[in-house]
Amino acid sequence: MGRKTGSHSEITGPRVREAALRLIAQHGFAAVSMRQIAAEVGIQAGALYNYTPDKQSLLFDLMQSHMHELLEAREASRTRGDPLEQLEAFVRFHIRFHLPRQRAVFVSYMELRNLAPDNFSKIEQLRTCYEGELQGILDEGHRLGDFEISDSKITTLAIIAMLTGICNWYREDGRLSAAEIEADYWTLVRKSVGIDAAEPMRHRRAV
Amino acid sequence: MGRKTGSHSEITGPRVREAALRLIAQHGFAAVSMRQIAAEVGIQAGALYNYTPDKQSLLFDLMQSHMHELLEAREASRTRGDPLEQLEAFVRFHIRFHLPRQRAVFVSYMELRNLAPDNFSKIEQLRTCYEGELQGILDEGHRLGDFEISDSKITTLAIIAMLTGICNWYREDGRLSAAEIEADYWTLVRKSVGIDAAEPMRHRRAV
DNA sequence: TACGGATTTGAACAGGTGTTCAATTCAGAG
DNA sequence: CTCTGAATTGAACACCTGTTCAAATCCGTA
Repeated sequence: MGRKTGSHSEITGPRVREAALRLIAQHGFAAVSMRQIAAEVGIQAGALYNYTPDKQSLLFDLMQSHMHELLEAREASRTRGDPLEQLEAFVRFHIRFHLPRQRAVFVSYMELRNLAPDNFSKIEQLRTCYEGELQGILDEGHRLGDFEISDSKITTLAIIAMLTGICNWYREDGRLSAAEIEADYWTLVRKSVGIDAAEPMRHRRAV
Repeated sequence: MGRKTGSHSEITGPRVREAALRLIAQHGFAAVSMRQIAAEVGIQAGALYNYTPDKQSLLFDLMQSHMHELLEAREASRTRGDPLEQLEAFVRFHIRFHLPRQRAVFVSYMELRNLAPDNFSKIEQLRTCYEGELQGILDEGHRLGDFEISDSKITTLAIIAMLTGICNWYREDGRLSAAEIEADYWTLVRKSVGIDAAEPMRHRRAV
């Protein structure tokens, strides 16, 4: 017993987070034990506590990192342009960011209820912040008469649910490439907020 | 100890399922113990085994019941009509069925990974069956030229994800009534499959 | 080569897990 | 009122849970 040869926190730390993300995505937070995570990394359970104060913080850190990465990537990929261009950029960004991160997305959505109240609030706030990006585009598009939208909040949630749902079935070796999926979903979104010849709508203000 | 006064399986049985559904929706299957469920019902853990052979079967029964109810209700609400009418009927049915069942929906989506492989296959099959209802409408609408759809499988998944997502935020005392939500989502769906003046699409056949 | 800090072990803690079952009590039919 | 079967208890089983910590070992520096 004692320190193992070749052990370094810069190596073990990321491996702990990767193992935790993988196992939690697969079995769920509550179903995964610290001993399982440790075994995956090849250490004893006690050593995990060099990398997280407790199990709850481990989950929170994974989710917070994911949300921060998301917001930073969105920030970096912001573009100028009319609302339609911005909407397209948002849709394509969302898909490109989420598809390679299916496990993190899974965990960030499914394990919300396993967060302590304080941690839940923080994650929820980050999520709201991201949704605000899309809602801002929709509002602006509606203001300029480019979009036809009955309720920008509902439309925001509908679009995000639709896009994020891709993570539940996409497989890298599946029938469709990421580019095809991107194109199809952009078409769906574009049409759903487009000017509708069939039946004009009236706008409802958010309360 | 011994049998309690007023105890009947027709009463306790449903109470067990209700308690289990509520607790699992709130905390997750793995995080809920048989003793917690029993306490919720007001009995000892051992008595639960009069109503389920084991914890896994309890989860599976909840999910299977939900899916069977869904398919039966859909069957009963089928209507004749052109694809657009049938699509509207499906969208409105989906929302009306799911909104009062948020907990069951939650459990049926989140706890899939806690099902034993055999049970998972059965639930997945029921889900596929339900998705087939929508895909059938979309295919028929495309065949008749009523809808403009690039990929009926993708469009099916997109629409269902969008609609089911409502369960994640809808509250009975919220800003919007179920009827308003129904109207808004129907508009979104109708436009997304409608003939698109802005940019014609080409159809891709499923493989 | 010697030393201090980083890293891990392995045992221990108090409590919780799903499940079983003999004993017990109640409900309802005859 | 009796008797059978349904319903429940409460204890027990073997095992797993998150977390702590002294002891042991290794790494990098001096």
